Amino acid sequence: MKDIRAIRGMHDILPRESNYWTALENKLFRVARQYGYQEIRFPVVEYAELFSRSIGENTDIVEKEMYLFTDRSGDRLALRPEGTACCIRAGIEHGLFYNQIQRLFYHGPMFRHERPQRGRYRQFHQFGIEAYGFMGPDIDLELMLLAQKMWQDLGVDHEVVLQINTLGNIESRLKYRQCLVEYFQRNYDVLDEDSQRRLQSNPLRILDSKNPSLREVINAAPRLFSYLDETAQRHFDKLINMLEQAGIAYVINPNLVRGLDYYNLTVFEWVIREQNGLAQNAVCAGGHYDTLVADMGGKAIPAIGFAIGMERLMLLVAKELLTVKAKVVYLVALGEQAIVTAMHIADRIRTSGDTVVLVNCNGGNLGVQLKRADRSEADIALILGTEELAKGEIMIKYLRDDRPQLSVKIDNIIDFI
RNA sequence: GUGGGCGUAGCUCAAUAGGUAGAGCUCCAGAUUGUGAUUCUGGCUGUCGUGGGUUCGAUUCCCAUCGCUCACCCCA
Repeated sequence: MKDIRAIRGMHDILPRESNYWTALENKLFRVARQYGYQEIRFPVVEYAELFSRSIGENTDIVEKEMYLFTDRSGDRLALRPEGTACCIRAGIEHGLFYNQIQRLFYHGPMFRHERPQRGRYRQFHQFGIEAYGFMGPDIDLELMLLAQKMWQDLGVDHEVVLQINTLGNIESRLKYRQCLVEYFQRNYDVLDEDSQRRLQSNPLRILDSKNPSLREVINAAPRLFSYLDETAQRHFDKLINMLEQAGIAYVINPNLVRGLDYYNLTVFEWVIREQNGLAQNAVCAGGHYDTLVADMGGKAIPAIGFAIGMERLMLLVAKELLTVKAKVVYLVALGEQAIVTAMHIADRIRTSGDTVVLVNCNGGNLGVQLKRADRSEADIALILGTEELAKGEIMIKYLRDDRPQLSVKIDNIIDFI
């Protein structure tokens, strides 16, 4: 039989790595909670229509990247490719947005059937922030400060840089889009194959092209700025002003266009400063989606949020610094009499603090057990043999320093850990 | 979806201008029968990704296929 392997682009997170993940998640959760954001959890599977309606029928995500299937009752379902649509669905369903403001965060696996590469996987993990019922631009600032706080806590604030742009409202964007299409059609021959295709699917994305030979034609293209209405202009100006005052470094990138259809007004990305050969440079991205809640059948309420690509963030952080090593005690038990007593002692030590206590299993002589103790990276070995047991004592051996080993009464062991 | 690179032991990687493979780490045992981490000695492990072709003979050459990986597309 052929070996069963993990599905392409989906990865196991093994013990050492899983410690880093838990630590990273906890750091993000902590900052989010300090800003008053509360966790929301929603299913991994939703009706496929949820995503085609919110993300946009003609986006790559919906057209060719969703994991779609029909369940046993004939419903068209999808593995969630992102969290915002799910969050809004859950919020509407439970009345969270009815004359209320909400500050929410979520995290978990997302699924997109893309060709995997560094920093991009088919099952990947996002941490997302969502704020509902806030017009901005003050909430825009809050989210950027929140993100910056996360980078600081993780020690990666010098690795990323904030890029912002505004997409205006939907009408002005449509007007702009039309002009842009006309402009690029006049320069059709200059465009590469990808951009010629984008002209049909998502013309704004041409502005974001990586092809250097298109730089000239892109730079000469009409700017969305000149199509902004007064509200959008004022929103953006205020935000810029507040960013200046708050001392957040940013770069205005007029070519920054998000891939999902639902964005309006402010959009932003935190991108990796030094690429280090990594093609995927956006580690966190988001923006306003002020019409989305209403579009999905809720009461009209403004919204803004961002999502962090956890795998990409993990590439930036110094993993070793994420975790604090707990004190580890290895309990050596010699003989059948000793093992039950050892388990009992171990439990007392665990109850008294955060110590990790490993009890030797699989037998073995003293040498073997001490070797295992060493391999387990334990700080202390406790030796419970027949001699100690007879005296009601236990031997303490320090494995990482020169303190001499000593024998103490079992009842007093906790004082020595 | 398109293109490049790579598939050899649990891990990291050698080798063979075609003659069925080795090192380090890990693991196990002993030197050291109640004292680990150092040192020394010995030992275990491979359908050389899979299928086919050429050949007396293929891990090596050719074709296909699968997998991994990187880049493009797209995106977090």
